[in-house]
Amino acid sequence: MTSGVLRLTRLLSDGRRQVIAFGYPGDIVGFPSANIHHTDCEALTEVRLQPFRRSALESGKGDPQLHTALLQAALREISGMQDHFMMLGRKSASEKLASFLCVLAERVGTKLGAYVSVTLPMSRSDIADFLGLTTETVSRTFTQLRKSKIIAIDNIYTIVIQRPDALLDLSLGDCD
Amino acid sequence: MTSGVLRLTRLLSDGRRQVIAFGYPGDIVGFPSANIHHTDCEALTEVRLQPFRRSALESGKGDPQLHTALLQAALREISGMQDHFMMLGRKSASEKLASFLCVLAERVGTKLGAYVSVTLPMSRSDIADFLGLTTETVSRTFTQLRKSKIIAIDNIYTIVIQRPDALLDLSLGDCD
DNA sequence: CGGATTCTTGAGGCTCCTCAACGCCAGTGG
DNA sequence: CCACTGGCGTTGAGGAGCCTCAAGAATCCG
Repeated sequence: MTSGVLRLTRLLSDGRRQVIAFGYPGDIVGFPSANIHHTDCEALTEVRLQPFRRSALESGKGDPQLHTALLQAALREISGMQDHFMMLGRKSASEKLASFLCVLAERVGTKLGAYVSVTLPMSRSDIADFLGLTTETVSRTFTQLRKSKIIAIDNIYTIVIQRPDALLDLSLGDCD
Repeated sequence: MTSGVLRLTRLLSDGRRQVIAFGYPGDIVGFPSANIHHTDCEALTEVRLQPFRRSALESGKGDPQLHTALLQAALREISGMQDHFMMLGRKSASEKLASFLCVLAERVGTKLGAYVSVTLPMSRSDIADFLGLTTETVSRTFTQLRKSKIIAIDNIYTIVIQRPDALLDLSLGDCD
């Protein structure tokens, strides 16, 4: 994709939802598996996409350079997903939110001197379903980070990271 | 890999561990990303591997059929990881263990009439770190499934699934 | 301004974790 | 053969963290 933000989700039959990933420019989304997609994809903003023919994936006949690029993208995807596993399985609520903000700051943050500003095009419940929490817990954890002066909440969709180092430490579980 | 069982793990600096996956015959493991592996890999049994040159991945020069096979493997990997996300983020302890046993039964279970037998080459703490639980909770959940006659524990490493349908329902959260 | 939706905050409860003890089993050495 | 030891699994009691339910604040939009 070339611009915008996507949300990839999966549903359980009783309505529980897991946000698999948020797609940002440069990401490649919609990897098929056995020709079946179990994953829903929705746009959070206006999105511009670059389509690929599926046949280019399934046979070796396509452009070998494209083929290599796709494989590289898939490998990057796997590595990122492994970080996500660690987050979902073993981190506390504040560590999860800190990790989320750090990754976003790294990818799409804008520097403001020592501070970093991050725009969140997704709702609190999207964040909750990404981190394996509830919206209430996400909200409370934002408040907690704000009260400890690590972040400031400019408006609901704009977070200013005031102490990036502290946020990073928190995300890695290096402190209490 | 062609035989045996592998365990792929990641560590946090304070010792918290997440088991990313268990590798079974037919799996391809060790996908590199930016030439760095953050993931540890250990053998749980005797393992036989089929090595590939990394250069075959990074350039388009290798055998295009191999290339396609690797990409397909990567895509299957991604799909499986997405299921794992749902499990880590949104399922209860018993749903997690049920999901785990179902996947294992599907892949390496042996049929015993209406029952299915599964061998677990990994320890309870490996299972716990895979599911995002503690060993105590895994143990208690095994006991709970045993008491509700869904499984029987032949010995510590051999589980007999007595009601595969009930286990599947539980794993999908279709019941309480 | 009114209504709907989302976010925040609070109170209480439940699931799972922590800490601890005990049982089981294999290996070791007397 | 049996006592000792260490590792792993199980079980119990108690507590912490997050969830559920509910109400109030903020934001969006017609």
